[in-house]
Amino acid sequence: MQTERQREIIEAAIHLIHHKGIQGLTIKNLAQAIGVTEPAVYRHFENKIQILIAILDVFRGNTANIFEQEQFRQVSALEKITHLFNEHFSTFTTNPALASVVFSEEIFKNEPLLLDKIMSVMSGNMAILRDIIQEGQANEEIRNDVPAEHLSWMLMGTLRLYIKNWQLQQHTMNLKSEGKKLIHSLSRILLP
Amino acid sequence: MQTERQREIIEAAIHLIHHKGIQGLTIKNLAQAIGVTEPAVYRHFENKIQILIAILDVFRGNTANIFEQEQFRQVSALEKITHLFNEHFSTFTTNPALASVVFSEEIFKNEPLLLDKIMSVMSGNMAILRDIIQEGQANEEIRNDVPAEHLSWMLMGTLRLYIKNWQLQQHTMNLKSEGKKLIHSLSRILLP
Amino acid sequence: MQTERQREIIEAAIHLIHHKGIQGLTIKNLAQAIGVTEPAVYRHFENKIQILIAILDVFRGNTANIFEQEQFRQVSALEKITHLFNEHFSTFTTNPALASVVFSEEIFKNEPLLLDKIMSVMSGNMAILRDIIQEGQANEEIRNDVPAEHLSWMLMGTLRLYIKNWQLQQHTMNLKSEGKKLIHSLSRILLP
Amino acid sequence: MQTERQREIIEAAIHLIHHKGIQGLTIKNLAQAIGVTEPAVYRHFENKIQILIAILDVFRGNTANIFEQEQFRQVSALEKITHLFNEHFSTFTTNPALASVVFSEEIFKNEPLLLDKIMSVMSGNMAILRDIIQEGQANEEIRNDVPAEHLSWMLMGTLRLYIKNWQLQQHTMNLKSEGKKLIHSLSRILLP
DNA sequence: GATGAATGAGAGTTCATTCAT
DNA sequence: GATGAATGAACTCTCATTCAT
Repeated sequence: MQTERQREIIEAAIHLIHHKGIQGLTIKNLAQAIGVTEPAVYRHFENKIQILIAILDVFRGNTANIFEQEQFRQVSALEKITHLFNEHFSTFTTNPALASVVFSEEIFKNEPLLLDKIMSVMSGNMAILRDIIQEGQANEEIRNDVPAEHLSWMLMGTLRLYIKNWQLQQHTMNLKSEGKKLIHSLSRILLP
Repeated sequence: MQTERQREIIEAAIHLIHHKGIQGLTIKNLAQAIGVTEPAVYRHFENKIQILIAILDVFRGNTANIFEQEQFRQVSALEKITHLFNEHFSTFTTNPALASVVFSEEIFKNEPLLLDKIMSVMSGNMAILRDIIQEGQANEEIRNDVPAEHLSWMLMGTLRLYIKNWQLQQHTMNLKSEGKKLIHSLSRILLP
Repeated sequence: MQTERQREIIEAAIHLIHHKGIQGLTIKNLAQAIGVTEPAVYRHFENKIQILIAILDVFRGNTANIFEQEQFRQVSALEKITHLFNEHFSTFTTNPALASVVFSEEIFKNEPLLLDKIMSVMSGNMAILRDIIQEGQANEEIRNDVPAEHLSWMLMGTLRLYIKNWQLQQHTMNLKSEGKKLIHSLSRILLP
Repeated sequence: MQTERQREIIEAAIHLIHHKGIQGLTIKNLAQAIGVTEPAVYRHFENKIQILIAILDVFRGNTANIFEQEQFRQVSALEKITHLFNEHFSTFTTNPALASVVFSEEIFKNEPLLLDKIMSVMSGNMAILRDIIQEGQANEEIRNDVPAEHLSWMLMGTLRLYIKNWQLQQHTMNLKSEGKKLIHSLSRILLP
C-alpha cells in the first residue's frame, strides 16, 4: 500500500530519471520536485534504494502485468502478441518517462538487491512470452522451424530497441502508429 | 593517436564501468586502477568526459568497424549478417567489459556531446545493416514481404537483448556457441 | 533579509579577506572560522560567489548609504562632504576589515557578475558626490573654475589612497584624527 | 640582468594579470602563453614569487623612474607634475596591462616580501612627489595654505582612481586626452 | 633549455543521510 | 509530517612544484 506522497515521490523520481538520467535522481532534486525539503523524503522512504525498488514495482505493475493479463486471454497467440505490443506502445506514449526506466537495467546495476529484482521481472516476462509462442506453435499458428526461445528473444529485443530508438529521437516519431506497422511485420515473420 | 597510458586508462575505465557501473567510474578509482594519483590522470585526458569520448571511440573502432568491413565483402547478404553476429559474439566474449558500455546509452545521457556521438554511431550501424538487408532482398536472398527497416530493427534488437541477457547472467552461458544457434534461427527467419 | 548564520559567514569572510587576502577566503577557512564543516556553509549560501555578492551588499549598506544619507541633508555642500569623509574614517576605524574589501576591485575582477555590481556601486557613489559638489558650486560655496567631475575624482581618489595607505601601514596611524586634518585641507581646496 | 626568456615570462605574466586577474596568473597559463611546458618556466625563475618580484621591478623601472627623472629636471614644479601625469597616462595607454598591476597592492598582500617591496616603491614615489610640491611651495608656485603631504595624497589619489576607472571602463575612454583636462584642473587647484 | 610524467595539497561542490525541533 | 542545520564521504579538478630524461 502506498501513500499519496509515496506515489508522488515515485512519479517525480521516474520523471527525473527520464529527463536527467539516473545521475539526476538525487534526494535534493526529488525533494525540490515535490516541493518539500530533503529530510521530508525520508519520512516516506527509508532511503534512496527503497525508492528505486518502488519504481521497479511500478514497472512490474505497469508492464509485467501487461504480459500476465495477456497470458490467459482466450484469443490466438498472435493476437495476444499483437495486443501485448500495442499495449506497450500505448503505455509508453502515455508515460514516456516510464520507458526511460523500464529498459535501463544499467541504472540498477549497483545494488544487488535491485539487480535481482529487475532480472526476475525480466525473465518472468520472457517466460510468459515464450509460453505464448509455444502455445502458438502447438496450434500451428506460429512457425515451428525456430525454437520458441529464439522467437521470444527476437520479439522482446525488437520491442526494446524500437522503444529505445524512439527515446533517443526524443519522441519525435509516432510510436503508436509506426509501431503498428512494425507489429504487422513481426506477425508475418512469426507465421508458419 | 593514443599513448600507452591513454590506452591503459581507457581499458581501466571500461573495466570499472563493467564491474561497478558508470557510478564506479571515478577519477579516484581510475587513478588507483592504473597505480597513479588522481591528478596524474589529467595529464592524459583533459577531463572525465574526454575519457568517456575515448571509450566511445574504442566502441566505434571495435564495433562499428565490424559493420563497415562486412558491408563490402563479396559474399551473400546472409553470410555477411552471420559473420557480423559471430564477430560481435566473439568480440564480447574476449572483452566482456566492452559489452557493458556498448549497449548502455543511458550512461551517456547526461552529456549532450556524448549522446550525439553514440546516436550517430548507432544510426550509422543501423543504416549499414539495412543496406545489407536491402541488397539481400534485391538478390531474392532475403524475404521481401517485410521492409528492410523492420528486419534491421529485429536483427539489431535481438543481438542487443541477447548480449544484455548474457551480461545479466554474468557470462555463465557460452555466448559464442549459444549465439551460433540463435544466428541459425535468425537466418531461417530472413529466408524468403 | 539575512539569517544570523549568514551574517556570521559574511563577517568571517570579510575578516579572512582582511587578514589573508582574497586567496585566504576559502570555504574551508570560512567553515573553520564559524566552527562548522565545509558543506554546512552551502546551507547558507548557494556558492562562493553569492558570499562575495553578500559582502558587496554589506559594502553598499555600510558605505554607499553614507553617501545617500548625505545627499539629502539640509546642510551646506562642504558640510556634507566633511561629514561624509568623517563617516568613512569612522566606519573603517571600527571595522578595518571592511576597508580591505571595499577598495579592492581587483578581488572581484574574475566574476563579471561581481565586477558589474562593484562598478555600479562605485559609479553611483561618484554620481552622488558629483551632485553634492555641483550643488555647492551653484551656491557659490565651492569653486567654479574646475568641473565638478574633476573635483569628485579628486575627493574620492584622495579618500581611497589615504585609506589604502593606512592599511599598508597596518593601522598604526590614527585614521580618524589624522583624517580630520586631511579633510580640512581638502575643504580649503574646494573653496572658491 | 634578465634573459630574453625572463623578459618574455614577465610580459606574459603582466598580460595574464591584466586579463584574468591575479588568479589567472598560474604557471600553466604562463607556460602556455609563452609556448613552453610548465617545468620550463622553472628554468628561468626559481618559483612564482620570484616572477612577481620581477614584475614589481618592471613596475619600479617603468613607473618609479618617471618620478625620479622628474625630480631633477630644471623646470617649474607645476611643469614637473604636469609632465609626470602625462607620462603616466602615456605609459598606461601604451601598456594597459601594466596599469592593472601597478595600482593593485592587494595582489601582493600574501607574500610579506612582496608587500615590503611595493610599499617601499610607493612611499618612495610619494616622497618624490611631496618634494616636488614642497619645492613649488618654496617658489610660491604652489599654494602654501595646505601641507605638501596632503597635496601629494590628493594628486596621487586622483591619478590612481582615474586610471582605475579607465580600467573598469575597459579603456573605452581616451586616457591621454581626457587626462590632459584633468591635469589642467589639478594644476589650477595647486595654484596659490 | 626543455619535456613528460608525476605528486601532495587543496580548491569548490554535491551526495545521502541524521537529528533536534 | 515537515523543517533547518549539520555532517562524513566523495566528487572533479587545479595548483605549484619536482625529477628523470
